[in-house]
Amino acid sequence: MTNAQIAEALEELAVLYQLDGADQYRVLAYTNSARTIKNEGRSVEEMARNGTITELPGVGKTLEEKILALVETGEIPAAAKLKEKIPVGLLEISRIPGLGPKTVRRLHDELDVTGPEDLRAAAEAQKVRELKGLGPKVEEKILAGLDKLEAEPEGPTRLRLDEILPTAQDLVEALRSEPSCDKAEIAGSVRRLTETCHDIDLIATSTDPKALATEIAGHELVGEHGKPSDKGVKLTTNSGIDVDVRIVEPDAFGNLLQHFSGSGAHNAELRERAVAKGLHVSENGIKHEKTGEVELFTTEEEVYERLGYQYIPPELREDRGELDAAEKGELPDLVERSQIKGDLHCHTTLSDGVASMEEMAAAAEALSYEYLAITDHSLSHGFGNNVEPDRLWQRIEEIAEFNNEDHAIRLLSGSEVNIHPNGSVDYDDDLLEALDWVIASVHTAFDEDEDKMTGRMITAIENPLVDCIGHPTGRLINQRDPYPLDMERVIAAAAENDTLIEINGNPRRRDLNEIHARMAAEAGVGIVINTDAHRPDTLDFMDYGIATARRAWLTAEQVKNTGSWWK
DNA sequence: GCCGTTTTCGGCCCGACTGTTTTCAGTCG
Repeated sequence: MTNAQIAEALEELAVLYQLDGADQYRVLAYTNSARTIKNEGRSVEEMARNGTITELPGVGKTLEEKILALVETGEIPAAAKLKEKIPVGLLEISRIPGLGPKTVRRLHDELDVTGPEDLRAAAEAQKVRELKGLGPKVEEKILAGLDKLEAEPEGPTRLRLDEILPTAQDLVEALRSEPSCDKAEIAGSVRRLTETCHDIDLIATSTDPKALATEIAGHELVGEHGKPSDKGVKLTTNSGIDVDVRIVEPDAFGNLLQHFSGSGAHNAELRERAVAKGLHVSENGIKHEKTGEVELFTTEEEVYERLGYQYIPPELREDRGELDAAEKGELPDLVERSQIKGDLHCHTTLSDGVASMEEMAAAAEALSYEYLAITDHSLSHGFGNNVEPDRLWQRIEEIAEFNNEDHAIRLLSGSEVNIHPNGSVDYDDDLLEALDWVIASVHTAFDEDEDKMTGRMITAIENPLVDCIGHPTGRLINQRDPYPLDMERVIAAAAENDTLIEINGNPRRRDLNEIHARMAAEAGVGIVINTDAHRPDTLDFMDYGIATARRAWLTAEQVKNTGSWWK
């Protein structure tokens, strides 16, 4: 059972307990443990089986028991019992915005609502407004929510960072260009550069807040908007992205940026720790328990310093140990884009790229890289893009000729070779040996079981002619799940064989993900950040690769292509 | 349900907004 599946079961149990009227802190305990498990790289199933799971923060005896039952029998007895009592339809309607557990419970107890159908009938018959504390507005919300539930049964999909970041940048620039705008910044998950985001948070300071809110509401990208006020405005872009613009006092800009950058879990932990020191942290400042005095800060650096921490880069604010490290002054010196000296994965028209080798080289040279590896697909790629051995030998010659000419960049001859189901790779050894750089990737037979897939991958890792594993899990964000892989075994094998692992910077992939990349680097595996560019401009996907690397706590030392070419 | 640099019991992060009410509970981020 994957960590994601275990986390999902615990989240469901949390909702069930909530609907059952359980104490909120008990519910919180389940939600928190679900998040911890999602953030864990090691197999939580294994940890449950070998009795080490209580090492995870927030997982105690009771949760250990429940998770063990889950991985052994496929369900948690407490959840099964609750489901007999609580109609599953109630879980569904509790997803309607504005309908929390308390309200759902009352709808069930007082109107016999068991799911979306009953609820619609009750709302249409105006029965909901008869309940104390509920009125016509709630009925409206319910009907709108039910429509949305029908339209998106899986819930709203979070947008990939690349689908949302350009809009965030356009809008923050628009804010900055307004005369009444003092400062404007992107906050929220976009600022933390998460893989996916559900909305855009912008914060600004202004000499005339209401005028600024009104101006941005009229931006050409904006479709609908709420009522602009001196506190900001809520927008929806023409493309359907929700944007929250908040305008704040300049004196508290640091407190606000910190607060609205999140994550929620990071902030919750930060506040909890502050309380122990008699300080109450919020977007409005840091309040002293005893005196009631409130300290305001114009920068985030000062906020963290006042609370006893090093400055924590937004990418690390996920409650994954960053507060402990920052307290001791031991945060890693995160890798930066400017430190990258070359890209080791790209394609040309030889396989499925759209640009020639020379065009890709020129684009890489414009990025001031020292080297670029040309890694077209291999012999068995399919889609009409197979590169025959003769053609690859010829390409090696072409690259040698290019390097003899006067160029600031050096090209490396390479290939992205297919890993066959038995773990062997394309091309004869003498050809692989003649190449500067060999990436091995899985492009076929994705539906093997975990054991087979892991063995297949390890065989490739053990191949001395393979330098690096490309997009190791094959996942496509929001689109295709990773193939099953025992990442602990894969990482151990890579460490043992000095095989590098790629962070593929294509924003659809970001593979390795941040959890596994951190685990790999901690195990001593060398990481390379590549773009897998199929056209010159996508060499800029390096930014997304760097984002994942930073979220994985990686330093330049752990990223091999921050150095000059080494082979 | 978890946890301990005041605690093995009794706490557990913070404030804004909304819709409903005349002071607040519930929900959300």
